[in-house]
Amino acid sequence: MARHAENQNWKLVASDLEDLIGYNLKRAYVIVRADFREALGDDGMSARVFSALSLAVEFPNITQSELARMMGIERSGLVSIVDELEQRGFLNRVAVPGDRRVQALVPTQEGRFACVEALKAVRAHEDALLDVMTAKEKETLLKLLKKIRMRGEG
Amino acid sequence: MARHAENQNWKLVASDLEDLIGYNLKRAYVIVRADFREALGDDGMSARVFSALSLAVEFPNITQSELARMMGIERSGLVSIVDELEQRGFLNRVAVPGDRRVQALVPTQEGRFACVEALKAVRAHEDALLDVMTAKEKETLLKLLKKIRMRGEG
DNA sequence: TATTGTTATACTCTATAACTATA
DNA sequence: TATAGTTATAGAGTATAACAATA
Repeated sequence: MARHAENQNWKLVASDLEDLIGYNLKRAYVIVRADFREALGDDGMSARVFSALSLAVEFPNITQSELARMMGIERSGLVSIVDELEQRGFLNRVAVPGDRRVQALVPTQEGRFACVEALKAVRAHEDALLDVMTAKEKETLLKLLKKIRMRGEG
Repeated sequence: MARHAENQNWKLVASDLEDLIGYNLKRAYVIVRADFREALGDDGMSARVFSALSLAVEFPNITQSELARMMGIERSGLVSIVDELEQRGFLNRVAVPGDRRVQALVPTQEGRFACVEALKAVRAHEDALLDVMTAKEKETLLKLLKKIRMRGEG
């Protein structure tokens, strides 16, 4: 059976995948994700660990619950991430006087340094990957992605 | 310790996550993915199953290896996807005369119908989610995402 | 030798539910 | 009752490596 099917339904489908924002978003994300991994190397931080470290550096003394909320994941999922960051010596869980339930995440000097170095590497890789785009285009892309985020993250 | 740390490293980090294309891509993708799942309901197809069906409908008689290549995943990963589509009655594995290794993927009438219906639902949801963007902006976003894809899928 | 489909296996990311210790 | 951190567990999604059948 060739493309001239009995009904015309296939016409509504043909290549319409290519017009979906979601499909293109995923395909592009997969590429940038692979680039990210290459940037930080085989024993480098994963994207989520790097994100957690970045936010912990940006907001020192943040709690795990706050950080999870900020990252859009569950509290429970953050435990292993913080475990890894602590094992790498990039931050410490520190008791907070006044509320013995919470533990503040305090980045170490080494953690701040590693964060900056990782960011440099990721930026360099991203710049190389996206050298087909102009600065203006990248800015536009960022703006549009943030528009989607604003819609979904409220 | 407040933000005026001993060194100025934090300044290079603060909120720089927000300027990375990769980070924004992922955050936006997570939102659109959740929207997709909602569009197709609890017992609906997953994104990858829907993608496979769409491509099988668009390219009838495609082989699994070709489809996997097209989707950017491994052959082995496609087996369970095609299993599910066959169980749902959306396509059939059909022997190909001339090469007994390959099995052509032939969508059923029901499969083509389901594909169109799913696409309508996904489109409607995507339109509602992205109603904060103009048609022009969506077009621009698609163009820029495809630019990244061209770079990585080249 | 190379390719197609397949199985087995493992790893990453994430969610849910329940637990503990606090509040 | 509610919250913070934790554990156990399960489910997607994907990759790698090997295999049998076929080319």
